[in-house]
Amino acid sequence: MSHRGAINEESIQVLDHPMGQADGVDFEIIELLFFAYRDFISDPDAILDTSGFGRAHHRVVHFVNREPGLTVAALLDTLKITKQSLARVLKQLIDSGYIVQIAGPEDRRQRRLFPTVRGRDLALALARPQSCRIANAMEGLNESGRAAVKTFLSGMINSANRSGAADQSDAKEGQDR
Amino acid sequence: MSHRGAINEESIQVLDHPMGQADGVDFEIIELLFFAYRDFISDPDAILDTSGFGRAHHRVVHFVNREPGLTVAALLDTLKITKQSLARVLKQLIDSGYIVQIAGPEDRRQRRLFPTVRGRDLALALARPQSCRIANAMEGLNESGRAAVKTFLSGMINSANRSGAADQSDAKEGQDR
DNA sequence: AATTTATGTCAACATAGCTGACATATTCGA
DNA sequence: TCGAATATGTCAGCTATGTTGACATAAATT
Repeated sequence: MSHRGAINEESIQVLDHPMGQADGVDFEIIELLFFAYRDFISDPDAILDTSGFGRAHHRVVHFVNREPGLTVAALLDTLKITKQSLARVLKQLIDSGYIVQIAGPEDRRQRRLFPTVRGRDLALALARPQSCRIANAMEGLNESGRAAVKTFLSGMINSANRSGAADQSDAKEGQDR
Repeated sequence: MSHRGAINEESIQVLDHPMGQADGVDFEIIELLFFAYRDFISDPDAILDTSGFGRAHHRVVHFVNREPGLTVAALLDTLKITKQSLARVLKQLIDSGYIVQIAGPEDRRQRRLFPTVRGRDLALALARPQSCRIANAMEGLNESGRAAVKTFLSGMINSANRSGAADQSDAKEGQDR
């Protein structure tokens, strides 16, 4: 099967050289991100296996604890999932006493979400191992290195997201999604 | 509803203050990672929607292209999924002409996986927008900043993984997983 | 009063994980 | 040489989490 570039079997062109930097793509960071996130998420996953919840519950508990009183609409916007997807896990979290809903004081159509003590405890328990992993990974870095990491991660995020400022791109559409 | 710490409704303790740094956890980076990865993965997702494949196919095509000739076992180890999960997507990729299997030259039980030109093209098309996003996020950083990002991401990965060195922890067990 | 908004809910479906069980071909060790 | 171990494939069924579409209700808005 020859020297380099291609083998031939049943008239299909088969490549035997690795895709790499020569292709003008930064595969190193792509893979680092893949593995880093996979392992980063595995910490809380292990805890969740015990409690009968999943990643979807994790996200909900996290953001409700980070911003008590947020509305269902705000949560949907943060998670970028449909209300039907959210409904399933949210219902379980409410039924199990991790989160409560309280009608909005101004707009009583809203269901503002608050964590219970139980919900707070869960959110913290899930966050702790992740925080440790991060602290560990930051260990060798000085202040400017740590700042670089934050700058990088922030730069990876679609600017339309994060930090308030609802984008008005779909003010109509009844945003059922 | 009071000053600070807790509301009370139906005798459940409800918290209305945000979970934050006071809890001794680095929520900032936790969330940056969440959003960064979500958006990072959305680029190839958009392309995949067109082609009828999903994230699972993406990963397989990626690693086969990065290491042509890898065995099914090696791929399973990288992806950390079961062979049954892999089988589904791998079969589709083979049937569609993106990947071919060739019996191992030494050990003929092995099915070594190689990309076709078509598979290479797909892998590159998927990697390109991610690489651009990364380049963009790295834009403002100097060399030491970029190095810090790599150090950080590497530090996030379980040392047991990556870079050869099979861990011998489960040499028995028939590793069906 | 009519419409819009915020939310909930039912039903059906897709993707991508999982477990368990079993089949086949090949290699390896006694 | 034969039996065990290995590499892989495959069938069947389950779970988690996403999707669409349709419709219901209460409250706010015009």
